[in-house]
Amino acid sequence: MPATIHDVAKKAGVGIGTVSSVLNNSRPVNEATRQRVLTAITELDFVPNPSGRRLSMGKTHTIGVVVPFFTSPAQIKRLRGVMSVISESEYDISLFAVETLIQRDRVLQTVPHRGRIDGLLIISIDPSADDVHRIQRHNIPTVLVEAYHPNLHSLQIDDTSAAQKAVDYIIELGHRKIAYISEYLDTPFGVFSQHRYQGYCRALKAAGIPINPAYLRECNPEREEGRCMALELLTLPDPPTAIFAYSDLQALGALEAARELNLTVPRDLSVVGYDDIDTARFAQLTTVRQHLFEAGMQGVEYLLDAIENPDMPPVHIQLPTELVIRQTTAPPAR
Amino acid sequence: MPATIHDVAKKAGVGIGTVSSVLNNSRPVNEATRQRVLTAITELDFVPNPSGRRLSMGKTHTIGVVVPFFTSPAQIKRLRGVMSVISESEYDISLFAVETLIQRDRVLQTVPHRGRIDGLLIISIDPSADDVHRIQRHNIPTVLVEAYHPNLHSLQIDDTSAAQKAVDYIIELGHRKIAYISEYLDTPFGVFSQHRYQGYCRALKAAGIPINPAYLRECNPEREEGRCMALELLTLPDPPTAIFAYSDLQALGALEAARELNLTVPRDLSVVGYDDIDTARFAQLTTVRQHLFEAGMQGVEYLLDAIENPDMPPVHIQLPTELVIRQTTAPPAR
DNA sequence: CTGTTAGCGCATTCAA
DNA sequence: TTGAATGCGCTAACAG
Repeated sequence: MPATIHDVAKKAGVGIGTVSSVLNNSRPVNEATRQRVLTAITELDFVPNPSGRRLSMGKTHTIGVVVPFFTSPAQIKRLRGVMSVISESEYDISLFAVETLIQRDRVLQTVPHRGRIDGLLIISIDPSADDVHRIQRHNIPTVLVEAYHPNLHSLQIDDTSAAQKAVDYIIELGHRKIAYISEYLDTPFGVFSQHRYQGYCRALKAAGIPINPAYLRECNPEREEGRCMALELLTLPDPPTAIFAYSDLQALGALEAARELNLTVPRDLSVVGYDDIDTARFAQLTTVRQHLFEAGMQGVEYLLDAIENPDMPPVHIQLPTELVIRQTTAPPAR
Repeated sequence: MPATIHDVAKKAGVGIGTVSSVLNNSRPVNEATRQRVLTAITELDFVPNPSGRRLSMGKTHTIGVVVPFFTSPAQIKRLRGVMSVISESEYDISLFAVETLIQRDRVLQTVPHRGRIDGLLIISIDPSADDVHRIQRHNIPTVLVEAYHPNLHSLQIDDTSAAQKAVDYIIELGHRKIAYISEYLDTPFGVFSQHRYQGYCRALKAAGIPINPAYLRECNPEREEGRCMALELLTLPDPPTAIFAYSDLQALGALEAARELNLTVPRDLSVVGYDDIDTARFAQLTTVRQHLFEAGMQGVEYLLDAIENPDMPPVHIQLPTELVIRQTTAPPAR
């Protein structure tokens, strides 16, 4: 039904090779015939069938992007970065949102294949040994964003020291009773939650503050769950005076909990988040800023490089973070 | 380099037709041979090349999604709805984020072609006559979400009456000086902004309140721009006592502006937003809720229907909205 | 400068 | 129940 290259050729009175040539500038074409072809293309509203082109060239012109927690503002901001450079490139993007372990495995099993994608961007998922094995066997250029494996290109922040610095700051303020609302520490997607928790522990240890297990909570990085955990924390017999959260969303939930309990922030409670999403600024939240948009951008840029240049040895980039001090932190009241 | 159906066939000692049969259950296969094929597939880590399959079947198994303002929370929420049903389907998704007019035109020109996609979901863009013409000529199943054209399936809310109800409520509260922070009224993507503005005008007219041009501002639906517009409005010689905004983001900006001016909300200023994004709840913002996630879901569901059933006459669905009253609205102070 | 042909990987006839 | 042959739309190599 749709026009093919043959239709164009016939209409322009030329062979398909010539049409292909003007389409791709792959060889010189007489200006007059070029014009004939061009008008035929316009009249037929012809667009080359990508499947045909892909099959013929052995190149898909699409890159796969695998993202968990598609819902989260932080991921969206990374994705925006991704899209901003993809839009300007000759590549299409195929988006795989994985919410469950099953999906994760299925996607990582079926997507990294030649003929399916030219490159793979994996965000916030530490690939398993099997996954990496497959990726390497199929020789798929791959970049990990906010994840790590020695054999693959990766971009990530130093979660441990970023978290440590945040907690250092809370301690400097004079707090001793500091709770941590974590992502599940054994999440199957990656190990950042452990890194951030380590940073928390290190800061406490360095200050000689014992780690109180009652001050640790694990939940999904969402506002509502953060709120519940904060409610638990703040109604403890000996409640914390500060809460550090794995994500801004959880920190926002903590702010909500404080409000419900008629606690004034930062007088009665200090709260520190992580990510610096847009809402963090609105909520005046002190938080660890990571450059999400840039991470997405750079991720694709490296990927496009890696596609051009398949034998590049793995590059591991460390992205900067900053503690952004706003209105939700202060010395403890007492 | 990657395994093909021929490799599998050779390894299993069968013909490619047999491999294809077990792959697609397209015809009965002897159980023993089936097993041989299956093990060959596993050992080779074979996954069918989608381009080959597409070319052969004349079906791409992918649907295109065109979205402007990819950054906006409202769009993301719709996209989440889209992804949630796509993930469970046999379709891949190809995402086209358009931020500029150029991109919009290019995408709408090159994407709606057989062999490229099986169906098209267009969000928040009113297609031009040309676009619709092309879509129909190429016979591409298409669903419009938050947009409208008589010839294409569409899902949308009644923007005019939703906006009118919101402003009615503000008037009932006793306000007379009601400003409106609009999206650009001549945005080339669609006409909702005009609809909402009409709703605003109608409510005012019905209450016998003259429309004050000084109380109208146009800007992009973003927080920072909303903040600037609100700042202008609130420093007017005769400032409004209530602000209605085209989007929650702009309303959030208005809240910020009020804070900067030491205005207490809702005592000194009432603010009403539109969308009910997640942050709206956090900010206790009174707003017009539309069911974004569901709109995305239903959009794809209709699209999948339309793909199965290409001759279905255009369906036009009206989605409900609700005014959610929270803490940013009250009678005017005086 | 241009027309013709082979082949990309697959599903699907048609024979056997 | 299965193998071999055809064609999907295209690019690139080949021949003129």
